[in-house]
Amino acid sequence: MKLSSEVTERLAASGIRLTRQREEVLAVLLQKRDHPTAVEVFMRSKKHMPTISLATVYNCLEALVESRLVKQVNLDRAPTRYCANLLDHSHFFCEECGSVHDIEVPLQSPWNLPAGYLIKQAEVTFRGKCPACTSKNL
Amino acid sequence: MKLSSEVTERLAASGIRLTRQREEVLAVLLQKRDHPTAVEVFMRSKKHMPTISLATVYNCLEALVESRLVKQVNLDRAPTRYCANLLDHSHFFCEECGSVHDIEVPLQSPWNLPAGYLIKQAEVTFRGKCPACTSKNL
DNA sequence: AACGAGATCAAGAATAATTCTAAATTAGGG
DNA sequence: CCCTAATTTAGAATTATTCTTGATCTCGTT
Repeated sequence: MKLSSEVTERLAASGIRLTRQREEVLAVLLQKRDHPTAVEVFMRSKKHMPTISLATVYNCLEALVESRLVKQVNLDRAPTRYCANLLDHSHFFCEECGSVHDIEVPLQSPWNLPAGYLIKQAEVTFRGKCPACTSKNL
Repeated sequence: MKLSSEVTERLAASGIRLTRQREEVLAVLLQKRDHPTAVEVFMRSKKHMPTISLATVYNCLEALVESRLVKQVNLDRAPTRYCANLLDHSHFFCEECGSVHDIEVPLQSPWNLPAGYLIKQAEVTFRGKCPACTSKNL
């Protein structure tokens, strides 16, 4: 797998080794951008690396999240989903088909919070009907 | 407890009975607006109603959420927190002290999503340092 | 006030995502 | 090539939440 400079940079920055397993997990996330859960990543990884364990997938995902190569997407109490989109973006959850889409809208940047709040991160999640389901007119 | 018309209205709208347990759970949430978890609600409820069970607290919370009197606040994988603020608002999570504050900023309403997305709900969560922790200069 | 049907409650068992543990394996620096 | 620390693995453990079952309550009807 060819690694983008972004990837190697972020790995170096967090002092994390790129092991075969982590590479595999990252490749799975880059290959199909459908926000899979840990178990789904596990199943896909096993196809190329049959010996990988679920615990390792969790470990790798944690390492990748820590090195900012992967983002966690939490929707309610559902299993955490993972996302390898490095661009700043928000998520849209379709209540019809259950899919999660990245939305790359530049959000209003100066959030107008009361004085004293130091924002380190803002997260926006939408919920509704995705274009595919809207056109199906379910 | 005196019930606001808002409360009775929403209960009627969802066809839900206001039982003693639900009233107690709602009272707990209204009393201290610190976004307690189900277990915290359970412990506080037990003070006035020692026979209430955790399962019932979960049931009541679910019923109240369904009738739109209470909101769930999910932050990462942490236990769900509950919030009786009926006004439209977002949440601020302080990474320093772990508290969750309601932020009643009017958010930009016309989110500029790509065509075809039907938004039913938008959720904004901030993460950072709250005023108390900022002034402590930790 | 008594009755019956359906909703709700309580206690504990069950579930499921995730984390932990301990032993085996691997990888990079000297 | 060896040593040490990091990583992996498999399975056990954890924990928030849900489910199950039987008991209790509520409300409309008589």
